[in-house]
Amino acid sequence: MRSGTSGEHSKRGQVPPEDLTTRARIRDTAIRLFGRSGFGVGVRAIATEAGVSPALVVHHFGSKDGLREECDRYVLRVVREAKSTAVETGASGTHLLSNLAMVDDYAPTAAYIVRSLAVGGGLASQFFDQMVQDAEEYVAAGVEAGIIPPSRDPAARARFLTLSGVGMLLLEANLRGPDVDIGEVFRDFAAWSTLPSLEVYTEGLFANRTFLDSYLSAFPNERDKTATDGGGEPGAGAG
Amino acid sequence: MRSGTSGEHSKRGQVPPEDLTTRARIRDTAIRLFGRSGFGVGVRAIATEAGVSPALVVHHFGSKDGLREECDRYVLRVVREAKSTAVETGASGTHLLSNLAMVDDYAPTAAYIVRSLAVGGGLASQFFDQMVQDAEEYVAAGVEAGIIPPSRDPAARARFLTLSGVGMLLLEANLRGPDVDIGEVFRDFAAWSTLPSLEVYTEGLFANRTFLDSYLSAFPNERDKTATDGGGEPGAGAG
DNA sequence: TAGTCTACTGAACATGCGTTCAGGCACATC
DNA sequence: GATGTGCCTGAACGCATGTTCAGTAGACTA
Repeated sequence: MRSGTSGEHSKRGQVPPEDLTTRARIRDTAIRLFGRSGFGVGVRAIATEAGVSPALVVHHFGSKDGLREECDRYVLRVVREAKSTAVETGASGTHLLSNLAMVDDYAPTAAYIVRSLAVGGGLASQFFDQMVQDAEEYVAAGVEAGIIPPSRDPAARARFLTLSGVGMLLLEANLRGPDVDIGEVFRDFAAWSTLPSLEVYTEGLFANRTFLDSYLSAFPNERDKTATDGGGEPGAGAG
Repeated sequence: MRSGTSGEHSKRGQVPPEDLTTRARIRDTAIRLFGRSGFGVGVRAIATEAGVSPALVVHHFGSKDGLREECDRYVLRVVREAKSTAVETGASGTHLLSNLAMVDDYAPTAAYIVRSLAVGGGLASQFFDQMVQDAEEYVAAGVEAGIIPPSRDPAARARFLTLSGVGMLLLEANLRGPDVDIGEVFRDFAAWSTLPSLEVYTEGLFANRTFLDSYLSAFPNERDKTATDGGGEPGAGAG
């Protein structure tokens, strides 16, 4: 499951830390510490871990916020690159984040993203919107391939699914405590949640169409009104 | 949808703040501010808002952590009481939290819980486990009533559903920014997510049983091996 | 060689935090 | 009236934080 030192994609892992620019080393250290313990970690801790003085950090990045912004930009860039290389494997949305966390080289990046989602802000929204869009395209492809039933509101369904996947992960990580190994969370979660998720996603959670139909009769939908594709009739919900 | 000043259950809302013990007033203020802005709010802010000196806060609660623990205990007690009064209405799990957030008197409590889930710790785990257990009983009742299909692992499915519901809410709140009206998040979320959730939960997300069956053939399950209740045959996944 | 620029440091500064402490005030008890 | 006994406050303490600043070391340029 976990690859790590292999692969063409991990240019980063091949560069020993002492060969990096001091600036890059500080940035990488910050991403690692932010990801491990949240954005509360101090400039002194980052500086010490990177083997420099606290003053040098602000010399390079202006302030702690400046460092944070640089980390955001870098993480977003790394994810974009990882996504473009992984596009042929079919990874998307939550799966992309999951893959990131599994590959050891990218684990700090994934941890940083999860921390970012836990506090909100610029990168969080940006990253989440990107995942929703990916999910929408991915699900649309599944619909076209016939393995996913069409939705009355594809955008809402994509957002729902993304929010569910990422939210579950976020909560699972939060419940573990302040210092979590995000990769471990991903692995554990994938292990126990596969069966229930497959059950819910193939057999559904409701044995009949009562709830959906009564909702649709209250808030009629174009697809069900015109019945273009022979879907279930709206009708009054039976109870 | 939002009730507020009505109802037998809201003993709290009927007591004007000036009639409360100073200790209780500090506790309520802390819950409100913690819920609104997270646990980063200072003792000075809480004291000022409650109309007392910072020193009095630690006089009553020993320390900020002491205050936090008292808030946790109180919130847990309020939720238990609310649950016991709402048990006949059939509210449970996420629905309980949702109902809490909708009723204006309980909104600070719900907000506090969400903040608590966002940082982890004692109350978070306790509250979440309680929700999972509620969900398990609730879903079991649904299965018995025939409106929910049985699961191969009811405990895992209950945890999955709870994690999804609460996680979605948590992430939605996080994405809104640092100071959110949790009640508003609940209302907005309920508005747009009803259709996609009903779709996914009644029609599923997969048009056929391929994924589930291939998983079950790789990790056989007792129910599907013995076929006690005439469920789908495991068989090799078709593709 | 002198000048300049960049990377970098140690020490100090300002600020906000949780917390402590000496004491004031009201009220009950003897 | 004297003596506690809780509730409560203003001011200060200790600490950690982000940030500033004067100054050093080395490399590159004129």
